[in-house]
Parts: sequence; C-alpha cells; structure tokens
Amino acid sequence: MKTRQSTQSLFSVPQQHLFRKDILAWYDRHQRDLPWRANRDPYRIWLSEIMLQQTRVAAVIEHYHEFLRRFPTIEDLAAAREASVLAAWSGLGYYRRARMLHSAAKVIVREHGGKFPMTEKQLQALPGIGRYTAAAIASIAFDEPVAVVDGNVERVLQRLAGRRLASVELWSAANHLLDKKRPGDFNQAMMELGAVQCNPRAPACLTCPVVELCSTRGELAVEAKAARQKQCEIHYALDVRDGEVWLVQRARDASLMAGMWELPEVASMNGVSRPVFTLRHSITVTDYTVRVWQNAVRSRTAGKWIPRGRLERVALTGLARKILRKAEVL
DNA sequence: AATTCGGGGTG
DNA sequence: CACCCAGAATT
Repeated sequence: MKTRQSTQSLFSVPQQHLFRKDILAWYDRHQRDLPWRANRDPYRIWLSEIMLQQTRVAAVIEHYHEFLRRFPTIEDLAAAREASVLAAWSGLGYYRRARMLHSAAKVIVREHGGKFPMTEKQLQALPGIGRYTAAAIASIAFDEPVAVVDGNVERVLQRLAGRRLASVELWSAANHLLDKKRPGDFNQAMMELGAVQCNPRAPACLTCPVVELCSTRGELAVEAKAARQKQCEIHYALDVRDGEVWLVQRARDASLMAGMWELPEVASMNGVSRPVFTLRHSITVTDYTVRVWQNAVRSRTAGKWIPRGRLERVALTGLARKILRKAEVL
C-alpha cells in the first residue's frame, strides 16, 4: 500500500505559517536593491534569471544594464544578430545561455506574437528555461504559486532539515513551504536568505530571521569535492597598429566559446624576450598563466584587424577582454 | 546520473 | 588555493 507520502513537509502547519511570516517580513525589510526588482516586466525578469544561472549577482549587474540598453525589448533582441547578442554577453561565461536566450526570443516573437508565456509549463518549453527558471519567472512575474530550488534554497532547506535532501525532497519541501499569496517574494526571500544570511562558509545565524525553526544552526557539514584545477601556461600575441587590433575567431564548432574572438595564440618566447605582461585566468577546470607578447611570430591563421572603437561590439572571450583592458586597448 | 559549459569572488 | 555561484542541455 502506498501510504508513504511522496511529498514531504519540513514543518508542522503552524511552523509553516511562522516561517512564511518571518522570512517575508525579513525580506520586506532587508532585500537588496537589485535592478531586476524595479518592476515585473517578464522580459527583464527573464533576462536576469538567465544571466544569474551559475553567475554571481555582482557580475550580472555589470552586464544587465548595458544588455537592456542594446536590446530594450524582446522584439529588439529577436531581431538582433547572434554576434551582437554574444558581444553583449562577453565576459559572463556559459555562452550557450546567450544563444538560447536569443533563440527563445525569436520563438516568443514569432509564435507568441511577442507576448511572454505566462505559465511555468509554457515557459519550460522555451530554450534555456529549465525547472528552476520557469518557476522563477512564473512566480515573480506572474504570481504563479510554484516554488524554486536553486543552490541557495537547497542549502537553506538542508540546514533547516539538518540533513541532505534528495532532489525530489527539495522541490517537495520548497513547494510545501511556499507562501501561495506571495510566491515571487517568497522565492526571492529564500534565495536572498541563502545569499545574505545562510551563506555557504559562514552562516550568520545570530541575525537569522528563522533560526528558531532551524535544526542545524550553522554547523552543517560541507561535503568534500574532488575536482582539482589543472595548471597551464598559454601565450598570446598583442598586435596594435593604427588604432586596430589583430584578432582571430575561434572555430564555429569548438566546444568552448565557439565563434568568439580572441588574441592569436603564439609559441612561448620565455627566455628569448620578456612578455608585455602576465596575468592569471581560470576557465572551467584549468588555471592559466597567461603571457602576452608584442612582436611575436603569429602563425598564418585567418584573422582580422579590428578598430579599437568597435571592440565593444565584438563577441570577445572573457580572457581577450581582460587582456585588452589590461593593455588599455579597450 | 554524470558531464559539460566561464569566470571570478571570497574565506 | 578551494569552493561555489538565482542551472540547463546533453549523453
């Protein structure tokens, strides 16, 4: 017999009410002033959610305004060329997000007449929108009572529960806890709590609004993760003449940052001459020591002279952007 | 269920 | 230096 509930609740009903009241009151008082909280325009909420996938708030804010300045409406975005969208995304990483954002914009304009889909189910059918993002947009922009589970919420729930929770349990617990009258605020409050109070390293339990309902209170064990960063040295040529820079384009079918622009890679001249400068950069699982050379021998790979004034509009890799900025070319 | 995809802030 | 960030798509 199937008496076992497939859904689980962390708290008794009275505790749930208390939790909702406390966390919403805390959120009303302490929420950060973030750009995407200015209104409930689904286009802007959507953009923020895509940018925020695995990306810190501070990094997103740097790109958010400029992206909206270039593509103020979803029609503008749908009509843009992919290269322009990637240029606006440059430095944010996970460039597939930008391609899927662009393709979803086209779908919304072409198949939905530019009107944003309003339900979690419809949203999740769009490219780049998974379970988390669909629930986030539906609840924040359209008041649909669906809970989100992101990295923050996962941590908060596990600390509340005092144990690890499987994915099914997490979504179930979050949905039980959800305040159905203010789902968008509740979801954001949970994430805000995880980001600001219940952070990974040093949870601020002393000032936590729900500490009395928490079974862990800060002592949650961290799980060991193996992944080691590999170290690697890489060399690039910096050629600037007449206000132009020589750049090359990554292969269209490269697995990493396909089609984006960067400086040409060259052989090491360590010992022969001195690099213009050296910097460090990490991509996925590799920590690069990057040496930049002037007057290096480039191979004959196809490239282009790009006027400095146009660099803002080029889909540079994050590393290329970093180098050009350090060289004061950008 | 496990991998892949960027890049950087932070303790 | 290690860890993790308002995850999704692919295998």
